[in-house]
Amino acid sequence: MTTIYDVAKEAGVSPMTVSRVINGKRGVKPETREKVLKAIEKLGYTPNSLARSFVLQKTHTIGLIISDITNPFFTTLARGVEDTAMGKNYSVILCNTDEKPEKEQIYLEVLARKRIDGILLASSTGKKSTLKTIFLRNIPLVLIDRKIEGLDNVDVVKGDNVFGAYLLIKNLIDLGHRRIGIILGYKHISTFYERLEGYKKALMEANLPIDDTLIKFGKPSKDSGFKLTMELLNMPNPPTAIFGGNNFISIGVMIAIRELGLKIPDDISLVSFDDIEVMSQVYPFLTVISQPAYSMGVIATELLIRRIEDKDKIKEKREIILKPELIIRESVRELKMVES
Amino acid sequence: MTTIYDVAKEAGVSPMTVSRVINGKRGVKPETREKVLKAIEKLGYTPNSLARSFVLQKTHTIGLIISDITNPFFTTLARGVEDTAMGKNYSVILCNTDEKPEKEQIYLEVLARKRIDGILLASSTGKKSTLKTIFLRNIPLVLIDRKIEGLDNVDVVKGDNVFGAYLLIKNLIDLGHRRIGIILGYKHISTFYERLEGYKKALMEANLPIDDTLIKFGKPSKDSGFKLTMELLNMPNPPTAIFGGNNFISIGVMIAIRELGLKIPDDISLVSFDDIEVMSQVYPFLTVISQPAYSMGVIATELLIRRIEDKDKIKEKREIILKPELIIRESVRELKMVES
DNA sequence: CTGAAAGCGCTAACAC
DNA sequence: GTGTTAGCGCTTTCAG
Repeated sequence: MTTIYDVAKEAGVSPMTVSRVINGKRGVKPETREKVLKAIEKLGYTPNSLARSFVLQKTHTIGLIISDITNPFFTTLARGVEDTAMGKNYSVILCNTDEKPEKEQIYLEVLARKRIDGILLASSTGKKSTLKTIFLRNIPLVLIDRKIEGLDNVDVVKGDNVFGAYLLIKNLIDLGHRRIGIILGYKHISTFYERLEGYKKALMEANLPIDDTLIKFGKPSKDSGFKLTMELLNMPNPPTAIFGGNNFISIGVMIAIRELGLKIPDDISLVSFDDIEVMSQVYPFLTVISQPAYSMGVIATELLIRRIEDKDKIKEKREIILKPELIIRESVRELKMVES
Repeated sequence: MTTIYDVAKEAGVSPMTVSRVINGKRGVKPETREKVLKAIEKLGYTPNSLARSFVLQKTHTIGLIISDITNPFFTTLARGVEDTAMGKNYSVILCNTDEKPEKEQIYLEVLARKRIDGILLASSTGKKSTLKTIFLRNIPLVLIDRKIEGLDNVDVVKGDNVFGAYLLIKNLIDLGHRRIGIILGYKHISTFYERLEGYKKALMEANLPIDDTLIKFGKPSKDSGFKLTMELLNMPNPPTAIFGGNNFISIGVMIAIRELGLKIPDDISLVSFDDIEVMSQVYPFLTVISQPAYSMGVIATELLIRRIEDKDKIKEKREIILKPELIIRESVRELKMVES
């Protein structure tokens, strides 16, 4: 393989000069630069960034760990990360954990070994023990979308789940709903327990009772949403409205409702945390909380890179909370005076 | 940073022994291995795969270049790639080109510099000139989903676009449609010109004329699909059916149709290449060609890794064509005897 | 079963 | 403006 030495010999200069040319450092005579460039071209030389990273102890690569590459929320976020990283000359290694803690663990280890410069993590473990290696090695870390319980000395960029859920439920209550089912993903993931918190907050504020049988935890998937909706709607005293805990869950809810021969919003109302991309474009009828996923990716990446390059004046860890947007459409029916 | 030397010192052995332990090589006395393991644990040592890759000239990493990370087709494919790669102990660097040739060029260069072991490419250039560096360096390459014109000595794993489009159009013709509009993405991308080929084939077989005003090229996006549908339906003699060239285009078509106050299939029929995930689950009404995206990822990755590890008996380049599936639903209306 | 020496390709730090 | 030296952390080869 052609190395910097081959180029040096060809150009009749020292390897160091070649290095300078490659890296666009100043202090090389134009004619010398020309000679080197010509040699590079002639030999078809491609710099070895492995070697470079090795000596510089800097890979110019960040790792992005998400829990579901199939989810538009995360891919939109990933685009924000990618665009920003590329703009600052960083590469991104995208890792998909499929919500499996073991995969997250493996990726964290792999990334640490690869000596990436920093990590963006949407954790599917929700536990800090997974991060042992990262802390040990002092790898810059920014949590994204999901925070980790009991971990406060780490940067976080996330949505306001409590407030978003609160808005959604308040809207339902204002329209007369009293029994509202909520279908969530994993109990240990912050997005979900925070959304539950917002749900409870809205109910309590309206002096409505919190009925545990209306609260369902499962997986953040279509199938789980489907199954739990069936459970809710087969109760003796079913809810008049359902809150889908994320986009995929809401899809499952919709399928279940259709399968039961019911109509939204005539028979049952539905609100969702996270918009359902395609649906909202073709049939914009679902009332949702929409989060700025792309911006979330951009902001987290900017923060991470500032940390990596130590350009951040503020040393304290930051928690950046992005405001969600309530989009009212037509999936909620107004209920007339229902006994409470 | 802790190195293999620190561990060696701590354990009272040579670096070489530590290396053997880390890599699970046999020929180390169990007690020695224990000592080393203990030292690793104590010092919190994480092997540096940068250094390892550097000497081994092998990164155990492959690059996956796709044109739209937002498209479920590609993310599903990416999952297939990822799962397979991880199973064989390879990491994946996912690169999103946004259909921009410049980005593809940059990524190719970055990946070559990073000395990744192989590349999976869904090209958005459609030109082989972009691949100069790759060929020069003899980096194993597998084209995925899209082939490149005039490039025959490279492995390809793709769907049968001609046949898929043919099936879709034949179905329309059989149901009485004579004027069928087709909305495609870029002209220079194989998926699209092949789908056009299938379209023409079906028409010719039925002795129907090919009307160029019914053939629209644009971008593989919702907005482009929308715009071109408007053009088609505002023609003096509009088509009775539209063929959406990919999932995103078809979404645009649907929006345009709705915006014109028309109904599918009553006023206009629609078929799509690629299913529209969410829609098909919630409202399964669109007749589509569905491709095995996940399998495509799996197969391409297996092929690539076999090439990398040179385990492939067959030296000739392969073109693997995956069969698409026609899913007939309710977006096509049967037309009674229309004059041809 | 274990170790010593050399080198992978590059750059920082210092000479000239 | 340019070159020399040394070393980043690891593994291969060969000796013991």
